[in-house]
Amino acid sequence: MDSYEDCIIFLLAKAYQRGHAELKKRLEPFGLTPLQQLILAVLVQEEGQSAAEIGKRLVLDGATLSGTLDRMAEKGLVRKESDPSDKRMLRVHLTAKARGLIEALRQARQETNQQILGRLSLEEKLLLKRLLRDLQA
Amino acid sequence: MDSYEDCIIFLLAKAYQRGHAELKKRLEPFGLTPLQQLILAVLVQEEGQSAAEIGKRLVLDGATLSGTLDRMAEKGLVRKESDPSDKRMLRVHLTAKARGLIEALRQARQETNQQILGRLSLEEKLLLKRLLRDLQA
DNA sequence: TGGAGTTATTTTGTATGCTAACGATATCTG
DNA sequence: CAGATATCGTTAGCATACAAAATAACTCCA
Repeated sequence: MDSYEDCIIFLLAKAYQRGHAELKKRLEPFGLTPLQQLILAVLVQEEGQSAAEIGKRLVLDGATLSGTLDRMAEKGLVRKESDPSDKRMLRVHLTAKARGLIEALRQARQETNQQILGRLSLEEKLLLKRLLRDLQA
Repeated sequence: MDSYEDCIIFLLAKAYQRGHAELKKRLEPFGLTPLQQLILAVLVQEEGQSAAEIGKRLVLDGATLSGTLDRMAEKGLVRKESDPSDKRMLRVHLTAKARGLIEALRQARQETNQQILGRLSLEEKLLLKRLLRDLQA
């Protein structure tokens, strides 16, 4: 009765796992991962954010970000620049290559969302999003 | 408007992240991780399942399981035995140590669930679970 | 000013999680 | 029965993710 199948964390993990896998597959042609795509989406909103700012927006550990930003820099998606007024800080900038991908990535994200949420009614979609946001608080 | 904050996968990831972190913290005193706890919960339902069976129930890759089962065996939580009638297969058994933890683990899982779902009404809880299950199909 | 405390990033170590490739077994088919 | 196929577990390689420790740089205050 109260075994693992009913555990909310298990259900969240498996729903996330599915969505993540679908998105990953859809991003493969562009050569970047779900997280990397997410970081680009954050940078589009505002250029030159620091690693700390990006981590705050994505609720992501700095250690995780450090390696990922390195891989993205190697692939020529971002440039890491040191802030002259505070040399501890890193300013992350989009490259032209990244900018050229933005629209395709937005579309991939949207398509995956529709695929995942496909069978839910509009009401259910909104409700689900609200409930998920409630869980984070 | 259709940036990452509204992406269902992002919302799932962050809700899962929160639940996972809470459970991890609550399991720390017992010296095992959320996944390891989950594997024990599967084995309680039926002893001696093969790695493949466990993976199927948890919707988990065999490669992931292999390492995790090793770590659990090292900690004395499970025993890995070779099936005599099919030497490819592995039969995983609970140890006495693991059996002694089962009830405390069930309780930790339950408490974490309540903590996470705390502010939702009963109706909302049921609805959320149904919607999450729908996403997996 | 100089040292204490704080902040940003990186590094190290551990645990998931996946794909692909591999070796050992089983099974199926001609 | 022998060769092709399929299944099970492991290994290797990559990408998250987090905690803790190390570094570097900044701030604040006595």
